Amino acid sequence: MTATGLTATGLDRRALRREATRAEIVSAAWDLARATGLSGLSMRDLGERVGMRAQSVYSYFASKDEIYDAMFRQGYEEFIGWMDAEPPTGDALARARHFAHRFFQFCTSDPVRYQLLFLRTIPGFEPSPESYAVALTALGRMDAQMAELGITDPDAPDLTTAILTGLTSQQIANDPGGRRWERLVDRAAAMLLAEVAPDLLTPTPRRRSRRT
Amino acid sequence: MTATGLTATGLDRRALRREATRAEIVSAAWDLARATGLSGLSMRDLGERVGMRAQSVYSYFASKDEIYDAMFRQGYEEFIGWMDAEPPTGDALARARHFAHRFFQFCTSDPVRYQLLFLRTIPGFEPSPESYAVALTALGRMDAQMAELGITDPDAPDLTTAILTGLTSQQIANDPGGRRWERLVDRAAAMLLAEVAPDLLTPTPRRRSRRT
DNA sequence: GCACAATTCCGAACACTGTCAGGTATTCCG
DNA sequence: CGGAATACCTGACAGTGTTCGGAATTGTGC
Repeated sequence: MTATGLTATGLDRRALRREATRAEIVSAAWDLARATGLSGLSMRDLGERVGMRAQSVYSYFASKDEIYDAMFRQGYEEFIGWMDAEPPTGDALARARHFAHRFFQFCTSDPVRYQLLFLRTIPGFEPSPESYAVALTALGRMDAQMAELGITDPDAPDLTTAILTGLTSQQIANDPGGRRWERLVDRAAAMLLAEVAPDLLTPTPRRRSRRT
Repeated sequence: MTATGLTATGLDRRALRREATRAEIVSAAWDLARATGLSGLSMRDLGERVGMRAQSVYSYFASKDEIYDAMFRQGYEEFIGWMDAEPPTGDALARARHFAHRFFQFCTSDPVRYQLLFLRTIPGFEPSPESYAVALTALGRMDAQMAELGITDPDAPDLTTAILTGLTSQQIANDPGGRRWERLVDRAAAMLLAEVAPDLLTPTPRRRSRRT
């Protein structure tokens, strides 16, 4: 019976099932990557985890890179959601700290996701330049928030990106689970704001530029 | 004839030859890594490059990680040599910039070496914690130079490490061969100095601490 | 000079990886 | 029910790091 009404037709159900399996594979890939590291993810293990052979996974993803890509997309959406979940309050410094800390928390709470999203460390895999740029731009919420803060320094996004990813990488590499570097995020946010928008920090007459 | 005088005995010659081959292997490993990427280095290719089978390489290094380790050590010595080659001159800001730029130049001139030395991105390989810590500490020349600059802020090494590696990674990933991020190293050095040792920058009365 | 010992080096193989080719079983449509 | 599409499998290929066992080379002590 080919239902034309509210119930899904066979083809729709087929597509739905396919999409569900794809999601299940990606989810299993996350679990596996979190357990064994991003480079420890193998197609055979992944297949076993969803109840099929590795070769069958290729019915849903053309290659391992496509799985990485799906993971990247999912991680990126989680990232956006997390960064936008709590609107910042307070003065400029408080808001800068807000985003810096939120980014830091997001990354350190799941190092594998951080590695996939913001470090380019998987041998064959390169996220599409656009999505990567978007992720990096979103990193410091440059577009909206920085403009809203009145920051017009064109180097602000780059500096923010570099400092935050640097601190995060050091935290994950040298003090996983600790709080050694989290404190520094605070100082970094203040430092950065003082550099790219000193007027927002203290209403005193601006000091002479330190640039050469 | 077992010479006891100046000429090398057989055993010595043996050890010397062994050391020479080891050096040749490490050198070939660098060439190969630079050509194909650090993860593209294979034992078979490496063996072929020095005129032997991959299995024979194991007569000189117990594992691939031991080769990485030898590369790490060599790279670290190059790093120290480079950083100490030119003594800094001028005021505090000029000297901070000197080291920041020298580090940046060292890293961007050979991304593979940078990756091996300062990023922990090789799946199985972990440099010994001591050597890694030494490399990171040396990164900003914390021990001698920073003390000489009168910087006593305990967070200074960590912040310097994070900011410089962050900037370098971004340069290499997003603008290889360009000069986009080199400018920012300048600002970062000034920014950092202003944070960890404001007194060295301007002799004006210190502003209130920005820390929470 | 010659036997002994240590050191290279190599061929074969193991367990692993991502991936492709083909065949079979299931599922859905008309 | 027949036909078509999809899902899943077995088998295999080329690559990886690494181990084993034997053969060739080299240096030493007698």
